[in-house]
Amino acid sequence: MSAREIEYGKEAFERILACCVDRIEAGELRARLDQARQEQRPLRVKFGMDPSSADLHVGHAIALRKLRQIQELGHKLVLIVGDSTAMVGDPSGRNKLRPQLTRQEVEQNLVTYTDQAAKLVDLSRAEVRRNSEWFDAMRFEDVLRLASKMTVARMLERDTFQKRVQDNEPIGIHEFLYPLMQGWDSVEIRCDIEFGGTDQLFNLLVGRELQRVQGQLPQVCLTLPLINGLDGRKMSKSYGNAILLTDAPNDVFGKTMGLKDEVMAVWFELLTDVPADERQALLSGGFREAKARLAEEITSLVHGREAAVAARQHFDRVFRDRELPAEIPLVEYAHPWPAGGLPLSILLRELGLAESSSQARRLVEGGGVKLDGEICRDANQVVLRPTIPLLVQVGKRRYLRLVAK
RNA sequence: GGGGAGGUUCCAGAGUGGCCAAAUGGGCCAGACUGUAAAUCUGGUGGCACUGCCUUCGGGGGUUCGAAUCCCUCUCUCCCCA
Repeated sequence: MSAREIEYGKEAFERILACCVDRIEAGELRARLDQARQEQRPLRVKFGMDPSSADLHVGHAIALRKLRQIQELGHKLVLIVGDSTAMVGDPSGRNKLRPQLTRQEVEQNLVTYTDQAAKLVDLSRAEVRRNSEWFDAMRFEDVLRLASKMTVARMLERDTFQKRVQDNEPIGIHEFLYPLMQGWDSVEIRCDIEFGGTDQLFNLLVGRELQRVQGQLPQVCLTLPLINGLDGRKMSKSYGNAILLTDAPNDVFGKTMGLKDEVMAVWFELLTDVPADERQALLSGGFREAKARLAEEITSLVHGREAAVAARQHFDRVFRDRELPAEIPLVEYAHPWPAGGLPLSILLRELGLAESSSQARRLVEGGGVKLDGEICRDANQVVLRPTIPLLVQVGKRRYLRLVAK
C-alpha cells in the first residue's frame, strides 16, 4: 500500500477553511501547512465527540463531512471520544446543569457512536482515542495543576454561565473543568487543527492556551456553523428536534420535508455536494421540488442513494398522493387472541401503537385510528380475531397489517 | 456557620385546606387545511378491559371528615451574611 498523497497547497488551505465561521488563526494554518510539508507529515486534525447521548444527528454531519474532506486531502483525523468528558458534561450552550453520566452509560453510547460516525468518515484511516486514556491516569495533583491554568473570572465571562448566575441556576465546579479537559486533549495528541461547532470556540481556545503553556505550537481553531433543528432551536437530540443518523430513511426524508423553506439554502450548502449553480436553480424553481431534492440528498448522506430514492417514492405516495405505503409490515399478534375479541384500546397498546390504553383511547376518540381504512371512534369496540390481515393505521405514519397467531 | 427563598404533572410556571388529575404557555400526539411531517386552526396530553376506580404535586411521618396546600423531619437547589 503506497503512502497517500498529502495535499499542503492552496487547495488544501481553502478546503480546510471552507464554511468555517471562526478561523483562529487562518494565517497560522498557512504556516502550519508549510511546516508539515517540510516535515513530510500530515496535519493532525482533532474532532471530539462526547458520547453523552446515544445518537448523532445531521448537525454532526456537517463536521463529519468536513473531516472526510480533510481525510481526502491526506491529513490525519484524530477522533477524540470523550468518555471522560462525557462524565462531566459540556456546559457550552446549556442553561442548565447537565446530568453526569455514569461510566456504564457512556460505554453504551460509545458503541453506537463510533458506528454512526463511520457512516461519514473513514475510521480505519483515523486515529480514534478515548480521553480516559490520559484522564484516568491523572492524579489529583495533576488536576489541580491543570485547574490553575484557568481563572474563575474567565469562566464567568461565558454567556452560558452568566445566564445561569442570573437565573439562579446551579453551576457545578466540575463544569469549570470541562474546557480544560477538552483543551488538554489537544496537548495529549499534539493537535494541529481542532474543529468544533461555533459554540465550542471557547473550549477550542483553551486548547490553544494549554498547548502554549506546555511549549507546543498552539492549534488552529476552526468552527463550523451549528444547524437549527426542526423547530428552529439548536439541533439537539435532547430537544427532540433532530434528524438522527439512526433514523430510518423514510423518517430522514420526511423530517427534512418538514423544514422551513427559509433554511433550505443553508442545508444545501452545509450538508450536500450539490454545486452552487444547481442549488440556485433549484431554489428559484418550486420549493416543493427543491425540498424533495434536499431531502433526497440528506437521506442519501445518511443511508445511501438507493434508500433515498425509495424514501422519496414512499413520501410522494403517502403524503402527496394519500395512498397506502407500498410496504406495510405484517405483524403477528404476540398473544393468543381472546375468544371474546379484544377491545381496540387494548389492542393498540399491545401492538405498541400506543403507550397506554388511555393514550390509545384518546387516539381513537380523536379520530386518529383506522381499521381497514375506516375511522373507528369507539375505543371499546371489540376486535375479533382477524381471519385475513387487518390493516391498522394510527395517524399518518404508522401502519401495519395484523394477523393472529 | 447564620439567615432567607424555593423543590408542582415532559418543560416553564399557577395553585396556599374541599369546586385539583391540578390554570396558562411551550413541547408532544391526533384532526382539519396544505407542495410538506412547515405555517395556521381544532382537540387531546397520569394510569386502568374507563360513564367508575386507582396513584400523583422532592422523601418520610403527622394534624384533619378531607392536604399540592397546615405541622414535624430528612433531602436537594438558589440568594444574602460570615
